[in-house]
Amino acid sequence: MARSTRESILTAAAELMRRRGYAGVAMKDIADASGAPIGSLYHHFRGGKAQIAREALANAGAAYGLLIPAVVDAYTDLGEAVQAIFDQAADDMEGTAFANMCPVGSVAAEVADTVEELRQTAGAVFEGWIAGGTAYFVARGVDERRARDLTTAVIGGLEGAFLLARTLRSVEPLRAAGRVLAPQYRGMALAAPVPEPAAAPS
Amino acid sequence: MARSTRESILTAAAELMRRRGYAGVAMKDIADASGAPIGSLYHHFRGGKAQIAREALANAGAAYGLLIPAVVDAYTDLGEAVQAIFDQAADDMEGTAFANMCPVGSVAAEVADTVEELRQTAGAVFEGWIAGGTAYFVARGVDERRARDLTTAVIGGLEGAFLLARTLRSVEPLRAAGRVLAPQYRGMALAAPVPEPAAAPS
DNA sequence: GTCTATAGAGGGATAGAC
DNA sequence: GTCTATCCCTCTATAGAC
Repeated sequence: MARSTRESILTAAAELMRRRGYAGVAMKDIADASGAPIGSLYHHFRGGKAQIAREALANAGAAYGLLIPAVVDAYTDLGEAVQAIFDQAADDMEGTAFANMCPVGSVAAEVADTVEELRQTAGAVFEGWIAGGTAYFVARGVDERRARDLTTAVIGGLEGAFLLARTLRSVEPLRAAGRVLAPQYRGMALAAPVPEPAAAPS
Repeated sequence: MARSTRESILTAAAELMRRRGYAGVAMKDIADASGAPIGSLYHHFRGGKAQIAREALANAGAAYGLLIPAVVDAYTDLGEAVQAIFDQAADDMEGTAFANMCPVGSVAAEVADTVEELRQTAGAVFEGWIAGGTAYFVARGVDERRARDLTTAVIGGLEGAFLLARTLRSVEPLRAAGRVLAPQYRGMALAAPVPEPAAAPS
């Protein structure tokens, strides 16, 4: 769990924002959920609410960027892998009362035209996901252009399906996206996964 | 243009909310943009801000639900039609400074877990789009199950690609989604479009 | 039906004791 | 580094004159 006050604030903020977005979360809510008083929030984050959101998004973005490779690692057929990504997302969502999986999508929709600072942070996260996913598929033998389009479409497809699923309270949009996207990649072999270099412990 | 005060309020609200979401738009903003004073907003909409959003979403939802059939009407090949949907969306977005195309997606992300009343309205709009799109493709000779999955995936793909495009300020996600989704439908013929029964003028 | 003034609640942020 | 009290602003909504 989060040990320092600073970490517990970021964890609480990410958890609240993935459900309620940016404007829907008050500093008092973050204080209550993290156990820290309001003053501590401003002590650790001079930049206030926007800075907390920035760091929470960056943290969550880094963590969630590892999920697609983690799921795909187990597969040798690209079509089955794509199907698995969406099925896994559907299963997860059913276990979380249809909360968004991660705060980046929830917040990005809200701030893309209003809080330039956060738009840039969310944009950097999306770019990192696309670059990371593309590099991963290339390492497993997929052609670069195909890898980039596939990664972009999968991430966009996931975000859109999450939006429909949360709004309709049904995982059907996630399953439908998998059924539509997967077939055309069926039969395309994936090379053996390259083991991740262990990240340096902070 | 909007003639009555009531209509101009709804038009202004839809335009503001597609850019800034629900919480990001204040009643004063709607008053200023529509030209009506605050008091008139509550005179015409007893239910306050939530009622304005509800009606604005329902109006916009009905209007935007006609767009996909309108684009697809011109095509006889399903693959080309799917490509055209995403290319058209990309072209439109470039002309609007990357605003979301319609307010439903912007608002839905924000209210899915917070304002139950609006979640239901947005959900009804999405359901209407899926049902309408499915019926349209079925009328043009597509198998029912395929039509439903295709429609769901296209709508989800559009919403997700809009989110990425707005956040990254680039239409590439829309073009990539088209490039990924279209090929598998190439060669599938569409039957001649059925002319729409003219809507009764209000 | 139009418009102004204001109530009442809640937001982000700060000061300063401990 | 922790915590409380409080400031000031903005928000939704209402009252009531015109």
